[in-house]
Amino acid sequence: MTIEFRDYLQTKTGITEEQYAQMEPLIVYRKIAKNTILLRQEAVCSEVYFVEHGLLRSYTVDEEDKLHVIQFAPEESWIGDRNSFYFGEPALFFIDAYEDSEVAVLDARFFEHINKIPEFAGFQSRILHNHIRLLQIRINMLMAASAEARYLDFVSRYPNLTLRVPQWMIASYLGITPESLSRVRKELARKNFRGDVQISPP
Amino acid sequence: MTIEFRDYLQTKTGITEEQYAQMEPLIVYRKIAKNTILLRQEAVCSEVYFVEHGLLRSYTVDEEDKLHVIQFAPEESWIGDRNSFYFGEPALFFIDAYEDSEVAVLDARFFEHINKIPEFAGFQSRILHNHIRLLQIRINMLMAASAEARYLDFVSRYPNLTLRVPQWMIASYLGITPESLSRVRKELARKNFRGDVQISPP
DNA sequence: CGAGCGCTTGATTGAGTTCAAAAATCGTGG
DNA sequence: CCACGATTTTTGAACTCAATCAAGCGCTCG
Repeated sequence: MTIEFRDYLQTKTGITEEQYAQMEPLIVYRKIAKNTILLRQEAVCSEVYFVEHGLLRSYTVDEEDKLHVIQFAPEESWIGDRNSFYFGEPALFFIDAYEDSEVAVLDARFFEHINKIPEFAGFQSRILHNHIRLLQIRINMLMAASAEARYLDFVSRYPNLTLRVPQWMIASYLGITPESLSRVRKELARKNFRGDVQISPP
Repeated sequence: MTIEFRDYLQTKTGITEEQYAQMEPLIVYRKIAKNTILLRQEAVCSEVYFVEHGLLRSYTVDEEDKLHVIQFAPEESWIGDRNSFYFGEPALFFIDAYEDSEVAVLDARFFEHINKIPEFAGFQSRILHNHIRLLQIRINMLMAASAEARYLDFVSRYPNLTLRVPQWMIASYLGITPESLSRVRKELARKNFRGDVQISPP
């Protein structure tokens, strides 16, 4: 379940012990208490996080103070405002911890360092492409899929999250209201769909 | 208006004449006739395009055969399914030419080549980050903004496109119907908003 | 136990869709 | 240059999906 950043690097890049030792000073391992805000909208993002354990999330707050969940980052995933981090622009969203978490904190120095190491050629690129992949899928979903289809996609993509985050937050991620999600689920139950938890008919 | 890929590389990377000459064989300059399809959904994307002149676009077609415009790529922009290109997965969208266009066609060999040149360190990264930036902004818009706000954002972001593509296609990009966009515009006119073209009151 | 939070349900509202048709615009060939 | 057909845009009316507003229920935690 939990994966350490070190092991992650090892399996993804085949880095050696001593190479890791060299970059260790550039990595900060940090425990994040639930509800801690790591990045504020409009601030500049100077760190990117790799989640070893727990759950971070990002969200925007619109003019009407409504919260929209952009991304969930459970264990073994990355989160950060890449745009702000790279271009120094104001962040488009908040990042905070929804569960007590343990993360590896990486800053610009870390990425500069790894870009000089041959084994890491393509590692950054891979992360960025994967990020693009997720964003692209998200856009497709938002544009082309109904509330029900988006929910089904969500549960298949992140089955364990349905148990870890409240329904209103999943609704927010899907771009619908909690009430609507409740009704979508009711309808799915009627149609005999089984998600993670499901009440059997009498 | 038109920018050549060569000049683009020059200004972005400070590449020398001879460095350009070295990579020239890896670049294909190609004229694309209007309506030519460059990538089909579900196919694997093996090329990325830099638009020198003209207008490409990408779009998905959903289960109900509805078309959703994902991206417009006018001169000096990039287009391609990065996910498919990098991971070899089936493409999430079509790419075609909406106007007769001139593009630089770049394949994996090109990117491998430039990654070995010091002046290009960070060039790829910059392109990818910029792509992420656009996707992220798009997601924020789709999640948090009304049809009217999305349209206003569009005209300010791509003022000249409002003259080059039909309204129904902009509507598709915004995720609304042409009828809705027509009404949004009518309402904006009533409120005295001036886009690119606007009829003065009598 | 009671206050607060999350989930559900019902009633109502509303933004945007659908369907249909008219009006405006564009393109092309005579 | 004009005419004609095709495409695009606009308008109207009915409708739909999801949002909003408003209770009510159940659970947990202080």
